[in-house]
Amino acid sequence: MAKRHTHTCPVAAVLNIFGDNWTWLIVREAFYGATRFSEIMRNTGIARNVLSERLDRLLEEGILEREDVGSNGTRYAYVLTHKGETLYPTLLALHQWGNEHIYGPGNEPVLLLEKATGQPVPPLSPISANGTPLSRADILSVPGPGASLATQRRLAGEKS
Amino acid sequence: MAKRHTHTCPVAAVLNIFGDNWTWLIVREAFYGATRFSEIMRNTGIARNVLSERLDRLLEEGILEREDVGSNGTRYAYVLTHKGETLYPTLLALHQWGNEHIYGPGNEPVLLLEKATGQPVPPLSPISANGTPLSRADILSVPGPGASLATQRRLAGEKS
DNA sequence: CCGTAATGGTTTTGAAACGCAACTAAAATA
DNA sequence: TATTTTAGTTGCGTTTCAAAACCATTACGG
Repeated sequence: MAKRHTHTCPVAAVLNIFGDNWTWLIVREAFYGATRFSEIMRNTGIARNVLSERLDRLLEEGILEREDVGSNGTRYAYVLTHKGETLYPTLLALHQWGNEHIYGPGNEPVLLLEKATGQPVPPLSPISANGTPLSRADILSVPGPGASLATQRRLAGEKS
Repeated sequence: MAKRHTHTCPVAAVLNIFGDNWTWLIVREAFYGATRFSEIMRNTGIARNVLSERLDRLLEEGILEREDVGSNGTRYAYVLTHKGETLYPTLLALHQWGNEHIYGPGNEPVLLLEKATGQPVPPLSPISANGTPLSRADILSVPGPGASLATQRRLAGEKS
């Protein structure tokens, strides 16, 4: 999977890693606690060669790391790094959106509950620094320190 | 892009729509206010035929809708539906993760600021129904009403 | 030690998707 | 009526994907 997006955009950058059918599922497996090559294979249905390549990429990106737990055969455990763990809110957002807008209330395959109370986890929503909820209209996208000229022009509202 | 994932999993279901290099970028464009075919093409670099197919899919999924705004030539405007707008937190999560973990502080191409205060939008984080922050360890994935047998066995901790 | 099984890959090969360029269609404008 | 603009479709060569077969390393049983 060659890097395709060259624009300086954080979303495009994420897609250079996660812009395929499988990588999110591998990360989901990692969060579910699956650590072994064959375990991930069984749970996702991904082909061996594709899984091999994706794991390599996730290792390179520092999202997973590999530990040798050799017992029978060559055995490795793939576990989330800190960087990998920070994907949790993003995965949660995908999960919640799928539950709500693909399956719909009453048909969710997997529910997310608070361990303490058993209540459903409320939908992720941006919150202001002072604690109030933010809507889309309250948030502004502005060029950051790493913005390319194209990005700067883009966000200034120019159409080409 | 044929549907690939058949497991009853909300993440897999989302990937059936968004599991490619482009669809998220098209949605990003919609949130940035781009509505026209050629506008999206310019801003993303996607090929015409691929864009055409993705737009059709997003229309089918009810994420975008097409309005005829005919002025010169055949002109359409692609705009987010309500369902499409609900993708905002997910897109935000991707954006924030990319800023933080790919570019890093001080190199963000696009910052997200609160319009009212100019302060950066804090990282998305799950919040309990009673307002307290939830960590990954506080959240449980359990089979929902739409869970398949495989999903039920899976979440019960069995490894095959 | 030697055969066998289990794990974790690589290689090979046909199918699908992508990316580019050329072509078409429809409507407003000149 | 000819031209321009927009929004596609078609054709074709290249890349990527998916499935299956094949290899390599380690442990264990005898």
